[in-house]
Amino acid sequence: MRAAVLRSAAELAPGNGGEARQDEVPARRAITLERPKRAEFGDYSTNAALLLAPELGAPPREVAERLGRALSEQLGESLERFEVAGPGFLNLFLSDAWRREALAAALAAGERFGAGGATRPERVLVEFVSANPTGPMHVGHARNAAYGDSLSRMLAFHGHSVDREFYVNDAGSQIVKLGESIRALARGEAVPEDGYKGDYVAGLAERLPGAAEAEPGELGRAAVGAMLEKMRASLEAFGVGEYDHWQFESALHEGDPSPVEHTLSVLAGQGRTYAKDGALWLRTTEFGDDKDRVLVRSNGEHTYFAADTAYHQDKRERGFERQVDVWGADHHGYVARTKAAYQALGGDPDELELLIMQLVHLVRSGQRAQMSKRAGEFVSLDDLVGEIGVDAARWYLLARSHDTTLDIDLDLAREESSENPVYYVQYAHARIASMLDRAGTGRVQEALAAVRDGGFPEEPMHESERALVLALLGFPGEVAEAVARRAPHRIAATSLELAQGFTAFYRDCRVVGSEPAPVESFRIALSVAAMGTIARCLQLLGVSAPQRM
RNA sequence: GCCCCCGUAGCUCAACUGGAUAGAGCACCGGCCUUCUAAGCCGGGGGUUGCUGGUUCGAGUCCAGCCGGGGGCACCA
Repeated sequence: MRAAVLRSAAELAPGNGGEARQDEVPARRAITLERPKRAEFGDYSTNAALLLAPELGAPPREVAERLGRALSEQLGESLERFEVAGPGFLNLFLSDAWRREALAAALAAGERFGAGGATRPERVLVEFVSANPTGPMHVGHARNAAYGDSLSRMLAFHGHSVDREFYVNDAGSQIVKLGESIRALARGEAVPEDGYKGDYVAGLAERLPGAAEAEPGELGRAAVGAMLEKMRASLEAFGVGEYDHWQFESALHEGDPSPVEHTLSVLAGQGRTYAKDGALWLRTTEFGDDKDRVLVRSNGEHTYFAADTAYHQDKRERGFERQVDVWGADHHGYVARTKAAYQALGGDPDELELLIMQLVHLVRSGQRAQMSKRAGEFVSLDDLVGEIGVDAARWYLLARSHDTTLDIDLDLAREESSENPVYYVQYAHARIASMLDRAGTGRVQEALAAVRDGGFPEEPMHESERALVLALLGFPGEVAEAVARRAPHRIAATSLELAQGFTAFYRDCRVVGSEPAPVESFRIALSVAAMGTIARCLQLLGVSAPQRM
């Protein structure tokens, strides 16, 4: 449909000689074909005439009229009528026959409906969670995990090749500090002032053999191993079980030359480093950073920033065309320097996406739960899942845009779970499954075959039926939009819309038992498409799609 | 002081990157179960999109300046 609109638009304003009219390119791209919110504005609506009017030197409404006539010719009986509305919108009203054929095409795509829309598939690496192994994961990590996992699923569904990684910060003084804290507890002494507190530290002190005598660095590394096992288990329980690679920071310092040393020589080769005050600096200011950054400290040690830069270089050299890092809110100060470093390495900054997740607040009895890692009073990912379950947790964490701070009302999410949108969507899915069970596998197969072969009913469609078909047809576009914006919350919104669309259809239209047979067949096929698409949305979010509830 | 995010219904948030009468859920009020799942449906009230200017056919969206909330500004990781 979009192609048809663009074709007609091109006929009206045929190029006008290419480069001579550079301004027409953005105008062309801004032409939209939308599903209007209000049914009276048609099945589809386009602003093409408003954008073409200046180019043609004619009033927008007149251009819309001409565009509508061109489309009528092109689409024939598929287009029932068109209307010019408002300042020059063109509203298109399609025939039931067109809608039925479009649904048949969607069903023919099967599992692939909405998939593979990427115009240029890329090798993408998504790095997410990467929680410091010096403590348990909290709800912020839960948001990061749900988001990174869902985004990975969406990118893959869209046609990209996706690898998922977890970066483990297992080097540096924090690990020694963790070891010191554990040893102190094992000896029955107080934890150092700036050490790690919290029950898990005591747990480690009990669990790790010889903790009272061990060397802090050694003990810290052993603790990291234990923490990672816990994280792996927590993430798996949260539905994130498929990291392709766990990258250890320590490994970036090993070998000859180590990846860090290799990266330093790449930067030096590009002429981006210099020595000052006994340290080695990177000229990040050349790429928009506030100040230059230290790579090698005056005591000879590499900074965290040096390792991080080496990690990004390593990913480049492994052949990833795009890197997506999902970071916590506290990391936004590192965006400028990291992008600068990436450019200093010779990379295109657009290939490196640094996505900042805003904070999560948990609300209980109208009060915000405190989350202080130092004091050891925080709600862990495990606690969250234990309280409200994986499905509700993932839904609430994903239903909002990642760049807005988020409140989760635990009382609502748990105690009044029947009011949760996530259950509403799951319920719609279970309802369809149950209904199709009632129809019987044989009848469903027969219905799908009938629709596939174009055996459509003569009867006009019900309004709710039309709305559901259009909502389903919008799914591939919603996926493309959600992927382009890195916005899983749009998939959540889509799933809710589909569930509502189905529920309205189900209310207004008898499915099993409706007559004549072609009507029943079409409605069964429509239900199959609705169930499959809702299930797909939930799968992209990592939320289960139950057969019965 | 500088940088980033946010400010939309009583609450939590959307709004297809500039489109038509700003929408959902929760909360509140009223109605609906011998018929494919009531974890549901129908109806209702509720808004100066923080403020002031600007850009244009059109601004919640873009620009400038304020006000307010959150986060961050190490030769820590």
